[in-house]
Amino acid sequence: MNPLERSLFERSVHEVARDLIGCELGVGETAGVIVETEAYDATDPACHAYIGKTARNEVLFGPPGRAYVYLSYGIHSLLNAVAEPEGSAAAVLVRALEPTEGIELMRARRRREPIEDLCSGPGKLSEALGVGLQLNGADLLAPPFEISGRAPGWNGREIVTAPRIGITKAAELPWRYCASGSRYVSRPRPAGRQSGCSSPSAAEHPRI
DNA sequence: GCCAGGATCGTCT
DNA sequence: GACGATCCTGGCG
Repeated sequence: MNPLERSLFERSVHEVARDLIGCELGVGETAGVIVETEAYDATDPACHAYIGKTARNEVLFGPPGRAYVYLSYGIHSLLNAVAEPEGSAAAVLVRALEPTEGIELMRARRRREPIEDLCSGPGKLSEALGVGLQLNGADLLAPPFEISGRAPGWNGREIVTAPRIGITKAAELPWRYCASGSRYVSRPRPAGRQSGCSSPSAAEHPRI
């Protein structure tokens, strides 16, 4: 698998979010295949950049291909990939990975055994990969990060869209992208109605 | 299995 | 001083 090029991140945040599904993301000794992302851009009330540039979100306005890491609920670090050309604020939230390397290290960091519990949520995968605020603004195309392109088996795999979850503003926008049928996508908040990454077509064509 | 509630702290008003 | 792009635990059926 070839390393991704920076130009990939200069495109529309939605294309980037979709194309990152199936790519392998490594941080140090650990790595996993991205199976779930969400797109945020500056026109979006749920995006940190919506209110304009601040000290906290300035990375979003910078060059593409960098990591935007911030603390959520005072506890969890969330990892985003900055997209679109410099000056345009947009980012892709990495929501879930399928662990591939360094699984024992992930288990130790997460203090949890089941492999589905290691990276099945934005806060979880940051902990499992050892991503913290110290990596805010770091280049995703340089160590300790490593991003490689989609494995051959992933090109035919179906990608479905779904409403975003865990947010209160503009949650209805279908800007979440999931690998159909993955056991590793994050668990949606049970809002009482249908949820998750399934879709009629996904059910008819189960892959993996 | 489902749901409610608490933890915890940086950022903005 | 309030809120949040979350996660985990415990109580209940």
